[in-house]
Amino acid sequence: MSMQDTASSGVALWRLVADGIERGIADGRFAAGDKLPGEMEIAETYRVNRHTVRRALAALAERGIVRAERGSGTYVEAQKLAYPLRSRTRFSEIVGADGREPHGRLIEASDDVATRELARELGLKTGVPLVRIEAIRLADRTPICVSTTWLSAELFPGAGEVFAATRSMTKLLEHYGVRDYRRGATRITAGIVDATDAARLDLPLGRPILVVDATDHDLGGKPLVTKHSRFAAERVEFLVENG
Amino acid sequence: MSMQDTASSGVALWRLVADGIERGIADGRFAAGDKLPGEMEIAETYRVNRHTVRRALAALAERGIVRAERGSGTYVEAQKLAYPLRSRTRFSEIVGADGREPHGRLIEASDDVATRELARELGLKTGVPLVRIEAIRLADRTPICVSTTWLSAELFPGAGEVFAATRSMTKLLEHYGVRDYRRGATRITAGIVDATDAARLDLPLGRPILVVDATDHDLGGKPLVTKHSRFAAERVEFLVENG
DNA sequence: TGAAGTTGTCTAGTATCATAGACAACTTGG
DNA sequence: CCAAGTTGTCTATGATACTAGACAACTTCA
Repeated sequence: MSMQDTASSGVALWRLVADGIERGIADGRFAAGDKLPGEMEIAETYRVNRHTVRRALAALAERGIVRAERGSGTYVEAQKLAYPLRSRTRFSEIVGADGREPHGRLIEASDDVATRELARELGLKTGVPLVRIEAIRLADRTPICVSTTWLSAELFPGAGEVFAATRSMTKLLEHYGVRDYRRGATRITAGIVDATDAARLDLPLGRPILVVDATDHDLGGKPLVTKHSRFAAERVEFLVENG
Repeated sequence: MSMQDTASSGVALWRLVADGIERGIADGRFAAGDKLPGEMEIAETYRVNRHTVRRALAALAERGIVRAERGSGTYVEAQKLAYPLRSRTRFSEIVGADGREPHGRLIEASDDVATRELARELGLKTGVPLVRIEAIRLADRTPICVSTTWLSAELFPGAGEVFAATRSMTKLLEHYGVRDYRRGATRITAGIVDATDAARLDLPLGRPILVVDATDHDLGGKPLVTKHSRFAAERVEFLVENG
């Protein structure tokens, strides 16, 4: 598998090795805390120079997926954030339960108008004014997801400023007198990160993302906000309860 | 978007450009026969050197997706094989209808035993002996798909040899007295080509494939063969009739 | 016929990719 | 402590990748 005898595919060899190792971690061949095979052994299995393996491991280490210990071995860090999808999930609680510090940051708040899709989700009419909030959420200092959130501009005037101050959707809703809310139907898909989200999530290009579309309702079932979230697939795992 | 100022992702820049153009062709932004924008214009949209664009176009041209005409422009070739999914479809007929010459080649025939899945599909019991046929199908000289086919070793003794001689599943079944058959339920998924299939299909690594699982039945509804086929996604489009 | 626009080809320079070998620094287990 | 095994670092070489500029060859259209 050298670059001389094979027609180049435009994908670097070290990237193929890194992807292979990462897949091994993702599908459980290597568990968190496990010691990976030695660099020489990896080089042999992929039929590649040891330096190429080191390049791959360095890329994984920089992303916090593995950790090298000199003289001992390379170990799997990769503790994905377990993200249960229940009707009442709060990002801060999930991250806190993982022993990490949740953070939120406003990227941009702007005025928008409801497309037919958004209006349907929010129980409003097409074309009514909305507030669009682009935000990022982190666990400790690791970006977990970027979300685009839409709210009615009439029901939540000045929502952008409130979110910038509170940095929490829960607190934003409290500010407007909403004391509790539930997550409605959730749609999960997957895709490849685009350049904008890659920069925000601190992800290399070409990485997979989990895309979650959901609408939160108050206890009476009235739609409050609808969200389009993109999660770094390598940093979370969604847990769906059966039944 | 240079390689100097951006952290390298392990994916060559020309590959990103080529993928972008190919996606544009796939989703209809550029139709077959259309003239692509000039190399300079493409270079500007991707913020890349013209030579990098040429590299991307050369890769697409080598795969037969575009064709450059000096002094005039670069045009979309990309005539995907239209592959209707009806209950009675024969590869040779489909390719012939496209004005191309169908071919088949045996890669390998071997003995196998029925897993529970295979047994269920074939209406047999788990563990009964099967014949597994790995074959490739081409239109003119272009590989279209590789298929793994399983048949009962009892009902079709020596099926591997027969296929090697006839190179056609239809003729193989005729040899055992089956005069007509129908395709049953078909499952279509997508994935990324693995190294083995990439070599067989003459595809670069990282390319998408269409995976089709189907079982053929005789006119009485009795299962005959079950197939697991991997199509080069860039060379076919499946046509499903509504109703 | 001529100008504008297109692809094709050449040279050149810098950075990255991959291979190869050697040795240092460190950890682990006997 | 020692030997074996591991990661870290260094030098070196050749092939690719990307950028840059210039000009040739060709097509199209007025």
